[in-house]
Amino acid sequence: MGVHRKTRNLELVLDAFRNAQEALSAQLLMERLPADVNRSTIYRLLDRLEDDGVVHSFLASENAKFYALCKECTQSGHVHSHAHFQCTSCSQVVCLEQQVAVPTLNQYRVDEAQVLLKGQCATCMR
Amino acid sequence: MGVHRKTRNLELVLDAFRNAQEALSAQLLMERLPADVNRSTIYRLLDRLEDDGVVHSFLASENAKFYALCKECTQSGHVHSHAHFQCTSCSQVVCLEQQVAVPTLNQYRVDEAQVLLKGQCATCMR
DNA sequence: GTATTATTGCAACACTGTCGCATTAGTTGG
DNA sequence: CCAACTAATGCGACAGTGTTGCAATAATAC
Repeated sequence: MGVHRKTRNLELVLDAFRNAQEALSAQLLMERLPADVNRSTIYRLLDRLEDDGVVHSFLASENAKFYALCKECTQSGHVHSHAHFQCTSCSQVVCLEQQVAVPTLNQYRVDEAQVLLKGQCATCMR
Repeated sequence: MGVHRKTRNLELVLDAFRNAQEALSAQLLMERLPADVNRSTIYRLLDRLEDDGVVHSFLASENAKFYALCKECTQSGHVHSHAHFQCTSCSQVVCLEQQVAVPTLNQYRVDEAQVLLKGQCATCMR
């Protein structure tokens, strides 16, 4: 997983992911980490962790990139075709177990499928 | 479809969508429209057209919101569960005919599914 | 043609993410 | 433990995207 020094910021970010039930955006991370962690550092850590296969990313609304720890993924072959769910009320994003069958198409070679389900989570439905 | 005056800008935007085979982002629109069409106007038109059900939007990488004319959609019930394909080489985005079965989940109420397939288009595969 | 008001252009702004560079601080080897 | 190496960081500046208030313009209805 590349070269990684064990720094305070790296530990803080990894802890944030481990403690979170849901996926985190750079913005959410900033809110949850001590205020003195630099914005650039957070972006750089997320990039590096993604390159190293520690987290995977996907887009949710609105224009927000979310990250979550890779569980089923190995370094070589990432399985990113599991679905994600976003609550339209509280905006929370979670990874679902559910795998999505990547369809085949005539005119295109499909490498990856990103599936985002939108609706309401249990908390917001009450 | 709400109140719409037939303005030059509205016509230009609609023409751009009709002439395009693929989906368009605000950025792509800016490139294709005359330079004197204001940025704010484009965003406002896209918002209005989406509210009115003339176009639908979806997220593709990287953090870009794409719009395309609604074909199967009626004003009342939008069918946004068709898939989209984005070429990782040329970034082009197209709407696919293929409908996606919206899965049901235990803990969530799912209203909508956004499916983005990523890979290579015919042109880029050669 | 005139009145009404939707639409537009402009400028300013907030937000997200990136980059260069000097500084700080893990890590390694002795 | 110390010195050297260099990854990681903080900072400031910047680019890109999208929003907003306001005054000017232009499409529509009468």
